Amino acid sequence: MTAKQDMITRDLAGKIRHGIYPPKSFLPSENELAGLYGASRNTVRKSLEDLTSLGLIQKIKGKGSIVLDFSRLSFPISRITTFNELNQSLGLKAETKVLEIKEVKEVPEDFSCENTEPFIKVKRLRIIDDEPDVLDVDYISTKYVKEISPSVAEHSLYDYFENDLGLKISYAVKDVSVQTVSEDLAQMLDLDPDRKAVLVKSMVYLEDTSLFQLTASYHNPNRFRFIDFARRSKI
Amino acid sequence: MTAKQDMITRDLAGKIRHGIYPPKSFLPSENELAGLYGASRNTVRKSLEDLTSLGLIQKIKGKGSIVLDFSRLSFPISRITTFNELNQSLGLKAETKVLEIKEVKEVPEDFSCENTEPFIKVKRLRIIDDEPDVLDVDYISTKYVKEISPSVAEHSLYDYFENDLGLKISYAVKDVSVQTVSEDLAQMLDLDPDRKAVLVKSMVYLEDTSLFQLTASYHNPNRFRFIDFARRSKI
DNA sequence: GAGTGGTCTAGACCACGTG
DNA sequence: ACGTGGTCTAGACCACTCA
Repeated sequence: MTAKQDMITRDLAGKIRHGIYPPKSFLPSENELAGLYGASRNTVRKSLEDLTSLGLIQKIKGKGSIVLDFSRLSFPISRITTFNELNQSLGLKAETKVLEIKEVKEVPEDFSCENTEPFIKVKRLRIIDDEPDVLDVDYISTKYVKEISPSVAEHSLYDYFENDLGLKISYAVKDVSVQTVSEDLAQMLDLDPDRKAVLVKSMVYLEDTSLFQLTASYHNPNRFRFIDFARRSKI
Repeated sequence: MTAKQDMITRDLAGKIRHGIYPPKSFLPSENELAGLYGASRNTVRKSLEDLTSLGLIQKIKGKGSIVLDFSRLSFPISRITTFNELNQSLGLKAETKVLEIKEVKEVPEDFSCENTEPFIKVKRLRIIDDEPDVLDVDYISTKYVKEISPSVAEHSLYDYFENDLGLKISYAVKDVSVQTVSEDLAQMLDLDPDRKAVLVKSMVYLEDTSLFQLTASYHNPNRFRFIDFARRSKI
């Protein structure tokens, strides 16, 4: 059962992305939208809030909801977005080479977190436009995932987790830094002689706050880029 | 006039940060909170939503709102947070050296955005624990800010904008990448011979969607780090 | 003054987790 | 069966923008 507010959000987001509500135009007023969708004003407002935090619109008191111009950018690290979702939205030629899948007892210490269950380690090289771009090292808790096949690893882990296993990924903490990496890794990513890579460490949690996945992503700094939409916090 | 929901949000956030509601404990239920604060359940829910998107709590259906363990981390790039706010919260010895303040007609082209008004250019070197850390180059629209004194630039631009000028900073788009910079800049930031710096370009907008500020921040990659809290988007 | 979004209320029904 | 959060409604009053 999809909530009415999510239907409205998706419908409006689609109309914004397809230019039916073009940048700098105003959406219908909250009362009009309530009428259009047969919903209460509160429900419409909830949708508009979601669009606001996605960076699709900006609400202006006394005037209305104006469509922003960032629908093309995307490329966010500050939502949980996967390699495949990214490439789909950017239309790049992407390839995944699975290097390793094996069960491990523990996770490297530099993920500062308690971990008791065994994990499945998945090591994958991401290749974009024939250039090595990212090395992903994932650790997935065996509490929730019993096995990962090479074809799943090559296709999309998240698709498998969310659609096949019904897991609800909820939130993540990401730690971004620049590191000098080993010669092996430098060669794999075709790095400059300085061997510097952008390291994104992620800890991913489910709805019930249980730790589900740890990832270390090593990006080639010459190709690394992300664009982020941020709002000034009230607090 | 502060809204009741913001009072509740701030009160709960404070109690979480001060350990009155410690990590892994549950907040009182929504109905209890409504009673405690003399507010309707909807108002309380709005507060809990804000705490959720700040990464302070996680709501679990049928159980309650559990306090997460990230209140210490902070250091987000994906909210709009200023140098001074950061250092205050981290308790570092910080210093700002103002290198240049002057009015310019235009902004460097690589900020891909229309700009007609003249801007005030402010160039500042940020020094943390006696090590040069960041070079900030700001361009502030003269439409909203007529003058910037050296003491304001040394202290806090945002404090001046928000508290003295009453400007409402609303949202920003940030573009993060790794760049090889000029020798001058490399020397200023004490970079390695590879001259790589992390460049964060920001475009900052006001509530009425007008472009207010552009910033290029060059970070020493050896000290650059940010931690980000992200939620999986429904859309 | 009419219309817009911002805040708040009181109530309803549902799905979920626990005992 | 009960309490929890999730969704939704219908109404109210306010502050703001603009003609």
